[in-house]
Amino acid sequence: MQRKSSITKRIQREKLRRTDEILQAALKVMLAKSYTGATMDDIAAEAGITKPTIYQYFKTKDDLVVALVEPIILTLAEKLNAIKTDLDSGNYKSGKQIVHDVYNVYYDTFETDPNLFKLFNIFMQMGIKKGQNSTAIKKIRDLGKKCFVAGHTIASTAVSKGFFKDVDVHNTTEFVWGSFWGIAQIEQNKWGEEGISPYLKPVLKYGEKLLITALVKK
Amino acid sequence: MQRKSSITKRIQREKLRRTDEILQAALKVMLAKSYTGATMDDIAAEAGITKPTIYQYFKTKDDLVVALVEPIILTLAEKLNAIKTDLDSGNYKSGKQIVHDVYNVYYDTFETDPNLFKLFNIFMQMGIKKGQNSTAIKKIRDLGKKCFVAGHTIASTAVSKGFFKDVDVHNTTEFVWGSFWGIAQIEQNKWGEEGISPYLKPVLKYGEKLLITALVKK
DNA sequence: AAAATAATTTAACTCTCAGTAAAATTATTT
DNA sequence: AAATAATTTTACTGAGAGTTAAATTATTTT
Repeated sequence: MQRKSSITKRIQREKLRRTDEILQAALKVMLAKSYTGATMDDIAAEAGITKPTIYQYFKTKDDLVVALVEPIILTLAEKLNAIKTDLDSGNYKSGKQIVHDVYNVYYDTFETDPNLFKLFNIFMQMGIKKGQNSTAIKKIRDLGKKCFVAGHTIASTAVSKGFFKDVDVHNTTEFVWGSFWGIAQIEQNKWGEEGISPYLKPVLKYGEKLLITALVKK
Repeated sequence: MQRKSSITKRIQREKLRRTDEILQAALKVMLAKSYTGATMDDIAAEAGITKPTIYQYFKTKDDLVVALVEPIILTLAEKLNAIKTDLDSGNYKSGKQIVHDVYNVYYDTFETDPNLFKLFNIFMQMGIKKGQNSTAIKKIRDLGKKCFVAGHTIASTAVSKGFFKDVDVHNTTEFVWGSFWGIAQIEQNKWGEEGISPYLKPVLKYGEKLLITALVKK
């Protein structure tokens, strides 16, 4: 019995390893060829297996992308929630610091893993493709909502604590997230394939300053 | 000879009419089913012809989308250039008015033709799909650049004329366009298929106010 | 006005890719 | 060692973008 359970564990480990191998391969191929350009056969070849094996682990190509993007957005939401916790326990001394940290969460996540750029774009691409069907898209929308809620809570608390001017919280949240998202998009688009646009960070830094000027109570 | 040229004209008119019929059909089908969902056969059926006829008028599906989006972005660039001309001839009395008009160009264009929402998204979708190949994407990038240049010129003049604070012009331009773009994207994405998000306009209005606070010299 | 020619449109393909079914292989249990 | 279960692969299907060559329609020439 003890032996049996250890074998079960090994099997599960193997399964996870295989899943991970597929994800790594998918990441590599998709970054090189983008979503539409990366065929399931390409990904399988990169992973040293064949296509149907992938379908053993992921129901559709979309699910594969979601599995790739999910942890990154989740991390983002967690980091935002951490700020919220800090804010609640009175660890912030200024509104400026709050804006700075929120913006930092965004561009840190992106800078740490530049792949996020492309993956985010890919996720966008999917969101448009089909009607609202597809669990993959619903999953991504939910993750997006998580981030939005976290941002909303931060802004709301910052206003009630007197760090921010008495702004509309919903609009503020939308604007911060939207501006970040849009800038990332257009920079990525202008810069094309290779690497990160050198303008991304300056523009975001600039946006941060702009928001501080407009938002923070002096 | 006079007769011949009038016949030639009629032929060209017919050709234009057919081109237009195809574009109308493509617009209708793509708005209903989005880019990937709309097949060339669908579009042909909607136009009352068959697929190869479309290929007589458009080289690829991408070219078809570009033909759809092109006039709208072009109009946007023209409207921005009009502001620039006004600014040059001293028709503006305040920086606030400039920001207002620029933002207005954006959401007016979008509000006048809600289809723009989806088409813009579709264009985005294409930009990501392939490597830099494809003349379609180059064309769209050029159009985007036109808008950027117009915005840049406006900001630059506004600074030198003392309407705006001494901000970084490049960053300002990127930020304005990026925030507009990103907000439009996320609203569209959250709202899904049917119509325009009721939040879009308020969020953009809010962004405008925010920018005025941060940008305009008092 | 009829035949010849040119342009347009279409039926019937090809090719690529996501996804699947069933056979073959490998691992596990009896 | 045989039987059974799980995994992987070979060989498909189906859908959609784009093409080819034949059929149709319009235009020009005689």
